[in-house]
Amino acid sequence: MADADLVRLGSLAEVVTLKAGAVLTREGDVAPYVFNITSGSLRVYKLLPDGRRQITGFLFAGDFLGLAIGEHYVFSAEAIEPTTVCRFRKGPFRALVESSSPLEHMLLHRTSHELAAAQNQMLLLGRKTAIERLASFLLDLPGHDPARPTAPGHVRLPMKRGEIADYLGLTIETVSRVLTRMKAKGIISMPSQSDLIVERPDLLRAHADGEV
Amino acid sequence: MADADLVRLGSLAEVVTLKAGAVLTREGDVAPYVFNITSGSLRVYKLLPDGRRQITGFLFAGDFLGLAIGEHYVFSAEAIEPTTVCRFRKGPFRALVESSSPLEHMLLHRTSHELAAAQNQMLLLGRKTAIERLASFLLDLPGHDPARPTAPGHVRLPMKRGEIADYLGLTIETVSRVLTRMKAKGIISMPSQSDLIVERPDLLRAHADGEV
DNA sequence: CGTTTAGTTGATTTTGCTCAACTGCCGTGG
DNA sequence: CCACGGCAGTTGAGCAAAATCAACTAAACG
Repeated sequence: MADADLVRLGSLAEVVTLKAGAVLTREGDVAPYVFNITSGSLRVYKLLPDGRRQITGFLFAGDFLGLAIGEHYVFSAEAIEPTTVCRFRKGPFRALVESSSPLEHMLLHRTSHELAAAQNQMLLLGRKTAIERLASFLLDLPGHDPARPTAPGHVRLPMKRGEIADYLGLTIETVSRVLTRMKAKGIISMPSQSDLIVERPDLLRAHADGEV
Repeated sequence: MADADLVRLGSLAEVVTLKAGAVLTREGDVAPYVFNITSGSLRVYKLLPDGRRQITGFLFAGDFLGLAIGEHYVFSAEAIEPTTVCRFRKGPFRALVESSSPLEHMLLHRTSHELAAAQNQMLLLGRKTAIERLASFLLDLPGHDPARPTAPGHVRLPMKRGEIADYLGLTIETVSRVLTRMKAKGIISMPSQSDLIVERPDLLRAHADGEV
C-alpha cells in the first residue's frame, strides 16, 4: 500500500477505545463503519434467537472488520480485552478503496485468506470430533495472535472456556473434559488456566488432521 | 467491469468441458489456474484422511474458483452435472486483475459475499440442529441456483442425499429422516426425489432461524 | 425384466449435551 | 489476615440427538 493511501486513510479515521466486553457492532444494526484493529482482540459472533452463539472468528491487531457490503452488520463484535480500533465511515472508505488499487488489492488478499480460514473452520465444525477440534484450535491459535509468547510450544489462551466452546461448536464442559484428556495423555500441560504448553506437537498435529 | 477487461479476460481463457463427476481440482495439487463457471454446477469440498468429507459450497454459472492465494489448491472441486468452465493461468490473470480496478472490485465484492455466506454456514454447522440445518438449506438453495425453477416454492435438488449430508455436517440417513419428518408435518412435499415444494414457508423459515 | 444405485426405515450405539455438584481462584471487606 | 462471595473451571451421572449398522424399498438404466 502506498504511503499516500495511508495518509488518506488516516485522515478518515477516528480512534475508538473499548473496555473488555464492550460491544462494537450488533448483528442487524445499521452499518455505517468499517473498523481496523489497532491493539487488543475482538470476538465476532452470530446468535440464534434462543441464545445459541457461534463465534466465527477472533480478530487481532491489524485485522479489518465490517468490509462486507450491506446496509446492516451481519455479525456482532465485542472486545475480549481492552482494545483500540480505527473507525472509518463506510462511504468515504469505499471511495478511497475504489481509487486506490493497492489498498483494494490488500483487502482482496486478506478477504481471500479469511475465506480459506472459514472453509477450514467448516471442515472442523461439520466433520471433526471434539478432540480433533481442540487440537486444530491449539495449533492455529498462535499463528493468529500477534501477542503470542515467544517460547515455542507455549500457547496463550486469552479467551474463556465459553468462548472456545462457542468457537468450536462445543459446550464448556466438553472443552474442559477434552483438555483434561489431553493432559492425561501427555499431549499438553497447563501451568495456569490460560497458559498451555504443547508437549507432543506430533500427537496434537495427528489429532488435528483426523489421523486415526 | 469494463468491456475492454472482458475482452482481455477472454483472450486469456481456455474453455474446459467436464462430465458429471469429473474432478477439476484436488486439494494439495499445485494450483496453476483460476476458473470461472460457464454452465452447470460444482461441489467444492475438503477431506480428512479417513474419508470424512465437508462440502464447503456449491458453485453455479458465473462463480469464480481458485482465487485464494497460494501455491496449492486448498480444496477439491468436482462437477455435479455436465459443466463448462473458463480456465485462466494464474499469473496473467493476476496481472490483469491488478491492472483493472473494476475487475478487482468485482472480485472483492464477490469474495466478501462468499465470506458472509461462510459465516452463516459456520453458525449452521456449529449450532443448528438437523432440522434447522435442512430448513436453512432449503431456503438458501434457490437463491444460489441460476437454473432455479420459476414456480414459487419449488426447489430443485440437483445434488444427491450424500452431498446434502456432507454440506450440512450430517449423515445420509439423518437427511432422509428429517425430510420425512418435514413431509409428515406438512412443511414440504416431494413430487420426486429431486424436486421439492415448500408448502409452509413460514414454518420452514421459523425452523431455519432456530425459533423455538 | 434384472441389475445397480439411491433412498428410506428400523434397531442399537455413541458422542457430546444437560443438569448438578463441587473445587479453585481471586477480590473485597470485616 | 482470614472469611465470605462470586465466578470460572472441573467432574460426574444420566440423557438425547444423531451416528452407525443393517435390512429393505424405490428409481434408474441397460
